[in-house]
Amino acid sequence: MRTRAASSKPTIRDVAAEAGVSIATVSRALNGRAPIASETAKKVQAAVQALGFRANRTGRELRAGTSRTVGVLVPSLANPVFAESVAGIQDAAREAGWSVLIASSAYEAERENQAIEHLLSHRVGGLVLTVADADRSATLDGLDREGMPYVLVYNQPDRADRSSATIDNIAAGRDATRALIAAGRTRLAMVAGRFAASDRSKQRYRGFGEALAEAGLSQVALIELGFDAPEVDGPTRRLLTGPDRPTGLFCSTDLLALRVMALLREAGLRVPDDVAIVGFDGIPVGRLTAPSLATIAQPSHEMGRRAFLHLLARIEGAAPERILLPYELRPGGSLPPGR
Amino acid sequence: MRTRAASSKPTIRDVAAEAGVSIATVSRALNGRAPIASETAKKVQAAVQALGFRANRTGRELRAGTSRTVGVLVPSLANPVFAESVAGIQDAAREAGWSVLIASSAYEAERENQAIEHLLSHRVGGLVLTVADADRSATLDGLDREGMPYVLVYNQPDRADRSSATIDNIAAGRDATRALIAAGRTRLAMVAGRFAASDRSKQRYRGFGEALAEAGLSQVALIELGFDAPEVDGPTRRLLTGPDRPTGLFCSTDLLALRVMALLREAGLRVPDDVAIVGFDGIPVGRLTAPSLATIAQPSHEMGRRAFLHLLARIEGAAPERILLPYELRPGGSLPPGR
DNA sequence: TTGTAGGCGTTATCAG
DNA sequence: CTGATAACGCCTACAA
Repeated sequence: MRTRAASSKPTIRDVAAEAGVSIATVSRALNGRAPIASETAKKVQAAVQALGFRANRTGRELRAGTSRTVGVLVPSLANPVFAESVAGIQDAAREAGWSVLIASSAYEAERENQAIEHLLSHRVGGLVLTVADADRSATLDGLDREGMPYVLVYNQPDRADRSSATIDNIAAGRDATRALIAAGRTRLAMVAGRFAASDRSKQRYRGFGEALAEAGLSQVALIELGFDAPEVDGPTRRLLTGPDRPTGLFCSTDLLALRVMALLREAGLRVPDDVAIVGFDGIPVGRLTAPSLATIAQPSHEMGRRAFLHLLARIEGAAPERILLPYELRPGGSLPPGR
Repeated sequence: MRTRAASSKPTIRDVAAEAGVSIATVSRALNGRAPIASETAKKVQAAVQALGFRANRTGRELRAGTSRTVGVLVPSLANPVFAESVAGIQDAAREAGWSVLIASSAYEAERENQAIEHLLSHRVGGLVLTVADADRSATLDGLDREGMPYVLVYNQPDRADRSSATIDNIAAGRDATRALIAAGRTRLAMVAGRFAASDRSKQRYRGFGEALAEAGLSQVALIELGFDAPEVDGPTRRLLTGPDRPTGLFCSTDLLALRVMALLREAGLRVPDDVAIVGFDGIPVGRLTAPSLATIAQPSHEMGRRAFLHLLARIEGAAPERILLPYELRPGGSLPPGR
């Protein structure tokens, strides 16, 4: 029986020696894929216990050529909506015995690429991601070229060959806007972060425009706030609070909606009396503010969960699928009930 | 020159063949640790480009016996404060060329253990974690036994042998409470989630008690709300809103504080007129509510960052360190200025 | 400066 | 049912 340095971890070889069997038997006993005498299995278990053996995934992965690890890329963990989808991915992964390797893009295309490159170097089994623009993304093109399976979350691609788990952003944008119109608001605008960095925003804007059109309203204003900077520049501020200000706002995310509510409050405007607001995402804090935030509630956790499960299917060879989950217009004090 | 299936990824061997050198040379050229003729280096680079080669970390890790991957364990990603620290860890890890493997415990000791076990099976280089109780944790005992380096975040252990990056929770709890007292509030209570699941809460409670004592106030009420359930039971509700209700509340987290504010509002009480509130964490949304939330602002991102950097040091053999970062009592509308 | 070769821990194949 | 052995991709003595 080989002796080992105390510092180094026991390997399958040590277990074999301890149990008095071959390493092949240990491997089989551990993975339970092959027939094993229950007597032998018991000996192996005992040896595992005695040595505190823990299988080294690295060895397994090298052998297998792939890992039961999913790479996850989100724009930012600071936005609770993304953190929530990661939690969903994580829960599903844990149940399936998979691990989660995480990276974030900070909404930048270059970081997006670097992060993916990094995740791929780990030979992840697949990826779950949220990218800037799902239909034209060099990153995704690269993945397609390599045959690396992935599923998008939040992104809602037009292309049928790109798997996704999301809600219908256009319809949701339309519903949010209709709700504002139903509440009697006619001077409407949409507020987005950085339009260029979010295909979702564009889709929501399209729904916004459609709802305006069907109501015969022509004005389709778009106000960009940017993601990080809490400061809003003068012109933008005037757009929101000046004499021609909108009486209803559809915000592309809840975080933006909360920022806008704070900004309006500072300017002495009242929500919803002066300005009605509908957000998008359904982050939990939206229920706690005063007034509470009316919003399009996405099932973020479930989206992450479903994305992971579909990823497993893709890895097994299933065809791409665009999973559309139900959303809900969650009422809130920021949007008074229809007249 | 060997041919390869198109589906399988190029290895160092393919690069060697393409460049007309040995695999050892390729390895050296890639890692730049050994002297290489610039001519050779160029050939290797060209081959790498031509083949789209990406080094397989699994092979490297197996060989090295360790991975440049940090395991991260947090109670939940749903609380922005933890998500923020993860973002900090991640940023630092990315800069150092490390990867981040993530898991969460859902505030449950058993899950905590399973998650760690899982992370260890990846042969992570070290861990950054937030546990229920840093001074008595079977999980941490196990890590100590194995000599696996780790650094705690948010936890503030008494034991000097456990590395951490945190703020001084006792002092912060004291400062928050002093601020309530300075605002003229004398009937005070502290609100926590699940006390048992958070050593931080206990430390903050201690600071709360100390501030009361030094002001000659005797009542040291503690109100537990639980983490998830948005519903609050009748007795607890009466404690907060009944005739003997506190006029000042110190909440153990901002999320709790926001829940309490909503609850008080429902009950027809005004913040801060009827009840002043100070939270803890400094999550960004706290600035956006009406009234805004006075709180102890922790440098969560920086804490994650520092924790990771200290972990690297620990891995290199540095001694454990309890890093104490500065916090700030951030004023807000929920706490009127002192009389 | 470069090449050869062995082995990291695991699983799968092929014999017994 | 079990054992011996050959990879998986990479790095690093040791030789040249």
